[in-house]
Amino acid sequence: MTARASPKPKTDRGERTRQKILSAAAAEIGKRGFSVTSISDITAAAGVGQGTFYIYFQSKEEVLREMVLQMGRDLRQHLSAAIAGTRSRLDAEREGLRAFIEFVRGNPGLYRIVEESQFVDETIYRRHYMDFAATYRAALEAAEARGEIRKGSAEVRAWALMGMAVLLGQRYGIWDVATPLDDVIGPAVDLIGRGIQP
Amino acid sequence: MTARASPKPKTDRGERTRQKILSAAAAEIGKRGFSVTSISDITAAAGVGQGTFYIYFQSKEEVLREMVLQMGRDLRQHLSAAIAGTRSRLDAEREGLRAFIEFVRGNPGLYRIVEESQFVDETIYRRHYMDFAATYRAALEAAEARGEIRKGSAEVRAWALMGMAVLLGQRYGIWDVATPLDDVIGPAVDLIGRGIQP
DNA sequence: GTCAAACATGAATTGATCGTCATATGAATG
DNA sequence: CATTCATATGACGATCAATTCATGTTTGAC
Repeated sequence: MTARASPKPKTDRGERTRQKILSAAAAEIGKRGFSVTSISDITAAAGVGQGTFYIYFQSKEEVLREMVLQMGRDLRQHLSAAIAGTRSRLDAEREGLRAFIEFVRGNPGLYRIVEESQFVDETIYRRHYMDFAATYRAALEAAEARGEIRKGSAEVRAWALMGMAVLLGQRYGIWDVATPLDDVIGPAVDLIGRGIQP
Repeated sequence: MTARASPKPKTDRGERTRQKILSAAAAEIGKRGFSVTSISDITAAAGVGQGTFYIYFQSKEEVLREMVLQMGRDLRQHLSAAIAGTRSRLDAEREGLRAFIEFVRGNPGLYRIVEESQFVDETIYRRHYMDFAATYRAALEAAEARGEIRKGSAEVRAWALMGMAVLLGQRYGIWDVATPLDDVIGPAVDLIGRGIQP
């Protein structure tokens, strides 16, 4: 749709201003939503002039793209750290799910931004999920090769398991932050590990 | 937020006009998205004057609410019909999942509208999911009581299974409509029934 | 300390949508 | 065929957000 991104700042001051705008945008959009947040809301929250926005970004959409990428990196790192010490695929599922819901509880705004990006720039949203799916799929295939899990389509499983995490994240990470996570993780991991059949 | 809904039409002509607007809104919003669709886009597509919109609706948001409710009814009916003849909980899962992805494939616009409603009127979106979760949960509890499935939190399971369906619906109902459904349903139902462990 | 490039500003311009309203038409009643 | 209520219209004024730009300030190299 749009052309190339804006050029990077060339001085420290510029970099700082750019970051102020990005932080303010994340806070405002995360709180109130993308479409209702105006550029002047963002610049006001950042404490800069209206025109300053256009020195660093071409549009609100460009800011959103950057935030989705950022959130992908943050989440990836959070999940990697959580899974690092695990000894089996099921343990990885357990710790990954816990870390994901914790991340959502800790960053409800970021989570919301990613979901809303679907309706602003589907390409970036899709890539976000595709990237996670590819990683997830590779992990499942490796576990299958090690004989840790039964044979089965890693692609379908990856999307199914991501879907579980996403909706549980919505339900227990945003709508209800009172339920102890163990009450959620336990039954969910049991479902992942052994299914519902007797 | 807003007060009461607009009064219902009192004549056949009025009812027909209202429906024309609703259909046009579903088509336009489903295709291009809620926030970028203007009321004049809707009235133009419906073939009525701008002011006519306000005879039947107070705002675009009110139209969206109505569409989400409508889609909930449609989907519920579609799923009920699909599950009707099944003989076990796992069969119900299989046919329910198949019916859901089929519904998404057949009504991508409606599906999109529901997801976008989250960012327009969270109350209606949340109710949509809560209602489905309550039904799902009841079905799982009944199956557990019959001894058809292992014991486990029906609430967590319901949300986990809905999440699976939603993301698989996105992946195989909207982004990729070429993969045969059986290639998806099989692995997914295997996961639901027996999990990933050997 | 001078100078050029980078950065910052916010008022003004531009463009678009919302929602209203005065007016007109359709349909049903007696 | 007259009356009345419901429905329909689309131009218009009010509002609001996006983007530009002429002008001013800061930075850092030399």
